[in-house]
Amino acid sequence: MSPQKDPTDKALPRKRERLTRELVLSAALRLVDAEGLDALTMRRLGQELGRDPMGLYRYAANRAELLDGVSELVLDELAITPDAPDWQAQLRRIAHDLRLLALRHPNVVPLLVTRPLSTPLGLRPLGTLRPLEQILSLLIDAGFAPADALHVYRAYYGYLYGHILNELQELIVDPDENEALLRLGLHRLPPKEFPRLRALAPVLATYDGAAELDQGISILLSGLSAHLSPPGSQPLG
Amino acid sequence: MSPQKDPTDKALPRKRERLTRELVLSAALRLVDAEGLDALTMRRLGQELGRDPMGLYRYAANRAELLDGVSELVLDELAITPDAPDWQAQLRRIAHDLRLLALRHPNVVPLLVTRPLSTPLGLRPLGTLRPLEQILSLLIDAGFAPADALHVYRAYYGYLYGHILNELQELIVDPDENEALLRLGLHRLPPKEFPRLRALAPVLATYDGAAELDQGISILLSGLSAHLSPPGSQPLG
DNA sequence: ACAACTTCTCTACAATGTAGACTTTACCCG
DNA sequence: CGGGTAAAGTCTACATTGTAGAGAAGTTGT
Repeated sequence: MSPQKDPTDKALPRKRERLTRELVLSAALRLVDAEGLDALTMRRLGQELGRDPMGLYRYAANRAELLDGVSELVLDELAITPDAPDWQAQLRRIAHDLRLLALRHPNVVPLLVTRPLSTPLGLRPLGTLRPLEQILSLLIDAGFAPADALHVYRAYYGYLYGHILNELQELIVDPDENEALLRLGLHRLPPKEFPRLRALAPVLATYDGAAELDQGISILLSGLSAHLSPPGSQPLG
Repeated sequence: MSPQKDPTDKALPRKRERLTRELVLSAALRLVDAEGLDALTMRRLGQELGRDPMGLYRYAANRAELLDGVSELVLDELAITPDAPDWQAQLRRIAHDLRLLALRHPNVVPLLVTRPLSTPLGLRPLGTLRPLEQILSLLIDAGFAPADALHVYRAYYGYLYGHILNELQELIVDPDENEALLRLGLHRLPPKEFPRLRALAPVLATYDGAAELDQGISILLSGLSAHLSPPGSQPLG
């Protein structure tokens, strides 16, 4: 068990490259992606990095901050660039991007949704506020009055998060099963109490999340630009 | 410290009334409402009920099931009765009811949102599926084809949950402060990076959640009945 | 080469969920 | 009644968690 420290070890820093916040956080993210949130303990993460767990406190003051860091890291994957023709197209693209992001990191979604509930807006990690700022900017640049931009943002982001949660919640229990009721575990529900839900099993089992999102966004955007000020005209409150 | 057991104790079951699942769960809910989710530990709950913590396992197999129970209990407060004139009015009322419910139990909202993510649809506590079933029923009765009812439900509930999360996230840090930037803790944000957000501080500080929700619901509902089959006509997929 | 500082490691502790054995209570049937 | 069966409640014990605090090892500037 004794690692027999050789003085020439220093010359070849094989496993002993210096730790950085990014290294720690991305290891944490990898762990969460692979084994879920509960697997992310200080000890386990330390082990994953071949370091003493206590060392991690140099890069995140406590576990909560570690979780915030993971949220931030994930949201950094979301690129909000003013590239599309109009604001509607941009919001639509961002929506799909965020959806894919969520599907790529489903175990992180609870964090994205939950952490802000216990952290007042101004005290959140900057990385998690950046999308908000950028979308506001996008809308204002497109001609919305700032207050209207905020309204649009709220409706848009609200729906978007809601959709993502919905989609992740409609999980397939046993994909190998070919009976829809069984695939979803719905067979357990008392038929008298849940006739509609049970009858919809086949529809539930073939959920096209992207299409559903797209349609919802369409409805919302057209509704919004009707009720609020479209990019050219003047605001309305 | 010895409670001097008197044989006539049975006659006056002062503190020793029998525990029930409802008693346990409502004590748990009270605790969560008052002190947050973290305060809900087995030991603490036992203490609150004047019982040994271990006894609680008779009413909830483990902590996760306890949390599910609390979710269920809260959702039971939501009454979905076919009382309003049309489906749109009903959905609107339910939305406001759920919003108020969330404001009454803000600490439970993370549960409502998070627990279903780790429990496949069919295995959830029945109480949490009942709203889904009832809304489906409401829509189908109103003339929607079942598959369309599901689409409407998804868009509606998605937006609704998103709005609630949004609203709870826009929290006032220090209500006594009269400078909007300070009240929201936004003064911490680097002005160069977050000009829009900072400029919107006054608007953020005066958030009328009910109005915003109502408007969003209007947009969504009118959009939905245009894109899908309105109550009379035939479905469209 | 020494000193100041950062980074890493070890040991230790309080709090948590929960298993398992035991004791007490409630209820039922002869 | 009275004793026996099951339910409800309690106690003790343990593994796992986050993290404080002291110290060792390594790095850097002079």
